[in-house]
Amino acid sequence: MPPSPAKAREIELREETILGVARQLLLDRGYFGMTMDRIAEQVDFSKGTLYGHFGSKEDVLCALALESERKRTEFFQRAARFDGSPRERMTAVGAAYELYFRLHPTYFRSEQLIHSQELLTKIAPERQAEVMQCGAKCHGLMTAIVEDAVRLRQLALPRTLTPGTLTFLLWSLTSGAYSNLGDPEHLRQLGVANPVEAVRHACQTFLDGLGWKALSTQHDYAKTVRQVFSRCFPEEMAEAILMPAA
Amino acid sequence: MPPSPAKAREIELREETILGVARQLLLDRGYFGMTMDRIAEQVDFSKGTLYGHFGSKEDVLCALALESERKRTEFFQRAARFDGSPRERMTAVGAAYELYFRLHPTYFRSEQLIHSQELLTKIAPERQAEVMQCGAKCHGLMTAIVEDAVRLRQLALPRTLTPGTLTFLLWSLTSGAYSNLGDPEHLRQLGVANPVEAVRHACQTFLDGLGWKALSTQHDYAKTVRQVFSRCFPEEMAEAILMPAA
DNA sequence: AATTTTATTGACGCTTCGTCAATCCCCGCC
DNA sequence: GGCGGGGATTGACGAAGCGTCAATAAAATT
Repeated sequence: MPPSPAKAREIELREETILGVARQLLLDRGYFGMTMDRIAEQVDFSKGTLYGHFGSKEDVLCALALESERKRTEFFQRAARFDGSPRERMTAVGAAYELYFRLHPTYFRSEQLIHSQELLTKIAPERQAEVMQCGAKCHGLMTAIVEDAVRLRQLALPRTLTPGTLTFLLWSLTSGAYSNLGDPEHLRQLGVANPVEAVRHACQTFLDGLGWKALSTQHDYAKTVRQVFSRCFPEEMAEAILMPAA
Repeated sequence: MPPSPAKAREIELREETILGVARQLLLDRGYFGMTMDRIAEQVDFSKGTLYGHFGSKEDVLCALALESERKRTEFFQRAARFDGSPRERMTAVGAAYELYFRLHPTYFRSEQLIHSQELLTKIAPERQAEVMQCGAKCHGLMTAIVEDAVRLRQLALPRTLTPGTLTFLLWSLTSGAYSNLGDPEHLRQLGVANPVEAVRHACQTFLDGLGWKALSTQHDYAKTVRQVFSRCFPEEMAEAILMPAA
């Protein structure tokens, strides 16, 4: 009575198919346009089977978010391994976030949806937990870099500022800015020409304000970013160049 | 056949009633719990009449967001009039945002919903435009403060950083952090004890990094914040003290 | 080949949004 | 007071989506 391995494999693969279709629908038609019936229609099996894999529409969305979180976590890990000072490594993580955002806007979108809405109710708990873990992992990666800098006496944190809090702030600035991007034309009217670059600068300025050495007056962090791109993300950069203009 | 003034007044007032009920539902039961039928049930007239005032559920939500934006704009205006240096006035605006966030979490929530989701499709255009205007107004208030500082030579912006962009960054940091608050217990596990205070410090550190005078080493901006609260928002502070613990 | 176990289906129940023909009510007029 | 008319109000209804489950098909076992 155990199902044959071939069948089992097919069932595994189906999950990917579903998520692929769902992601495209989310991109093209938004949250409300991504209906379970439409997904079922585009994969070649029925809604009932769909619900065998995912307990609810929100569960599908959460699975998408989880893929996203995993991708981002992978990007962060690669960046955090950059060979350089803690501040360079933190810069590398920022570059990774930027690249992730540019290459995978759909991923970023599904993350946002999961976090912004109260969709967390009808979700498989283990999936929810895994999403949280990814977030915690990314946070931990960055916090470890801060702690390295403190250990090396390149950064002296004020008493009220914990490493975790500093991470929270950098994270908030970046994700907040990316969330606010919306319509580029509207931004231009507000006098914001290049928000992504602005975020890079703002992070550096903030770290300068904290006195995290080497200060950006003493080190060319723009160069670090270029190095991170070419060393940690060579393939992704090639991909980025070929992408349609953002 | 022109409707009697009494009737007309009643109709006007109804709009407020609807929004009050809607806001409470949004707070208690979330976006999906706020159904048109429930709203109709709690006000004492029917769904049809409801749809005479608001074209769709999203339109109701947008009206809520508009109230919020107006409230925030008013807070910002009062703060921007604070009697002090440009940097003190910018600090005042930050304090106003903080107060707004603390006093009106529901308001903040409806704003977020409007901006985060693709709810903008089925909305009365004039309402949508008004929301945008409020946003632009707040942005303009802050940008004007930056420009004052530049004019007074208390701030020298790098060539690539426009006043509008600086506003965008401060805004992103603050709103991004507030959006990420979510569960305080979870934050504590990440080593974030007092996020709101952390945001205040981060803004100051960022401005220090830009060299906006007077630097926070030369001036006590915590004192400025206290002054702003007591001078610009005396009544709201009394209210805040009486509020249930956040 | 028969039987049991598992996988799949899509019609169905339920909820919600938004509409609209029928109804009500208020007002001036006879 | 009774009547007529026009805007205001209603709630039943159609459409669409989510999630279920009895019925059916497929696969595995004997």
